[in-house]
Amino acid sequence: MLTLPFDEPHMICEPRFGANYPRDSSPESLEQEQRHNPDRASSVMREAEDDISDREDDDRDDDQDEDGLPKKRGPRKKKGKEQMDRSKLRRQEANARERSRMHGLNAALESLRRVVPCYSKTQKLSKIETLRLAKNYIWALSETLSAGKRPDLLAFVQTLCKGLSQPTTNLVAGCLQLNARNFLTDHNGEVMFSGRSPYDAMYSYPGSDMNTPPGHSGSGLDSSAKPFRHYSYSGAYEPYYENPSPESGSPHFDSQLSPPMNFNGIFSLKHDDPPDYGKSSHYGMRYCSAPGRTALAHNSMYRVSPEARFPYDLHVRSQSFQAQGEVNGSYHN
DNA sequence: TAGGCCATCTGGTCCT
DNA sequence: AGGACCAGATGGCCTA
Repeated sequence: MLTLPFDEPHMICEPRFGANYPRDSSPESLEQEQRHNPDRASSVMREAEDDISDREDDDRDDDQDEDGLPKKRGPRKKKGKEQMDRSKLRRQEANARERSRMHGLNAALESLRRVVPCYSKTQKLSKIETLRLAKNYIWALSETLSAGKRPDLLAFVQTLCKGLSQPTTNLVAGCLQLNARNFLTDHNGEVMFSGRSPYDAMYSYPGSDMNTPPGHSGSGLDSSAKPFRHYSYSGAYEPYYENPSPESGSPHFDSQLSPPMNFNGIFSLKHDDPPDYGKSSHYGMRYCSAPGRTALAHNSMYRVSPEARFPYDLHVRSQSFQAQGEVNGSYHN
């Protein structure tokens, strides 16, 4: 059960997930900690103060008893002090374990953030929203799979945003190039739709004059599929095309944000390469890399050709998705 | 400034 | 006994 060898002091001081747990509580190190991590530093200072007060208490205890009389010294008292020290040490060890555990939890949550349909390094989803969105995403994908036919995009997106806060809904809408005004969540968490078809917005690529649609590279997803429509629709949220390239007119992706890309008529937005994916997931349907990155989990259904221009040149790795052509064809018409 | 989010500490409980 | 897990408390940071 022991996850950290606390009998090794350096391990106590260096939790696995990067907390700057200081090696000592000296004033210098605390001052440094205060600059880099004031939160942590304050707690460390509290610990240090506790240690000091404990020492003072111990000194008092060593000098006097409750009545102020000179204290009896001997093994019994020494044992009590040892027990106190031991208790304090155990508490500190427990704190370190708890920190480490929470860091692990946060790391897992971060990996989850990377695989839900809206990921941004700069505008992170909160923990609770990440969990909600992940749940909705799983649910929406399950519904799509169980239906075995062309998914209803509106329903998909609605499911995705169900129960999310308005800011998160806005963020998701931004990721999907949807106009959030057309995609409102009421107070009950029910998603309301008004305005134009989300399909339109879904295939909107502002700043791009692509003739070749996302997911089509010539040897692409479905040779019968027609090109994507190109809308110059400008919704309220266009976070990924902040600096269109003046030469090419092609979109410039903020490397801090997830560019949208299309998959099977469902959006798929990605991402950095999540380290854990592609190793085992047979249905890795999403990973596309940012420009200059080498892409895609090995077992992903798609891979990106080396000369492919992100994020549009995708190649079907196998015929593993039967409805793909139908879906693409339908949506692209 | 209030509220949301977060990291951390802490004590309790359960389990091995 | 000791580790994992959990929830409450606390304080810092950030934003509307």
